[in-house]
Amino acid sequence: MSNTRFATLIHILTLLARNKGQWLSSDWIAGSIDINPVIVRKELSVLQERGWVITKKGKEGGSALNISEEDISLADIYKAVKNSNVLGRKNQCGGTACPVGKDINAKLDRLFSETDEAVYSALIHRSLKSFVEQFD
Amino acid sequence: MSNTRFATLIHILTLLARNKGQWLSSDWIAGSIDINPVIVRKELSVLQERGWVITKKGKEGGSALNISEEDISLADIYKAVKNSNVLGRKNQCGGTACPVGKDINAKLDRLFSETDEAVYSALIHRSLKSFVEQFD
DNA sequence: AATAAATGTAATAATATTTGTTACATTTAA
DNA sequence: TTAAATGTAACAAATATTATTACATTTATT
Repeated sequence: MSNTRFATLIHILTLLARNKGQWLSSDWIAGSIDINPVIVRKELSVLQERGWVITKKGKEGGSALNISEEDISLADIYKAVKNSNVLGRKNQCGGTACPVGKDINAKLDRLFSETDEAVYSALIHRSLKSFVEQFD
Repeated sequence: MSNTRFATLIHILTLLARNKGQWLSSDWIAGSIDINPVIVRKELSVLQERGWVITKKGKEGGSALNISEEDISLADIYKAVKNSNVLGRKNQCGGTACPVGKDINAKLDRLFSETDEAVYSALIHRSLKSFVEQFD
């Protein structure tokens, strides 16, 4: 993960949480994050798929939070955007004659999974609510 | 981290640990990992800087482990190649008028650091030795 | 009905990161 | 002297990430 998707998602969710009862436009959200509105709309569609956000099309449309802040953990947000293991990728060395090269990826699979789990454990008990409260 | 550097480093170190008393060439190591020898030499220089590996130039040269396997933790290896936070990067939204946009990066800095620490904690008590022993 | 303002999304472009390759100077044992 | 190794710079190729353009569609308002 060396992209900005986690930062973008939590930013969007924080804005929605702090502006309940309003429909926030992707343009306005994009202005706060200082990124392109199309990126915001793409991420909003991810949030919609998970049922965290509801969006209204057309004039006076926009997005709003569709779930309580305490019901989204930071682990949930992380999982929504995670596209690699914490320890990175493996080399493709399964075909080598070397006994280490032949077996190492099986060992790394396990190590990588266990490390990812450590991150989930660190984030599962932290809620979007507690993150948003920092801005009061 | 969506690169293969951790996998490459631990592969190199595993080979060196299992072939003590020999000078392994970067070409031979590269064959086991199935990557380019120049990449191996670059990573070996990282390992040398940390004093984990000693290299002999010239004919009959190569690399060997210069430290006990139990004295290198997987956290050490991770830190040697880590180039981003577990949760990724931040957007550059410090200049926006929005109160969330203005302050969120300070909050994310802390969250990102704490998450990275959780990974270190998961890896600090695991040694290269215990990883290498899996291949016996 | 017309208009304005919003989302949805495909297609493409621009950047940045990561990995691979070539080339060659240097080192050292035989 | 030669062969075989490292060290490293420079460049190329491949991927991944982010930004942009364009436009169809939707919907409230007038």
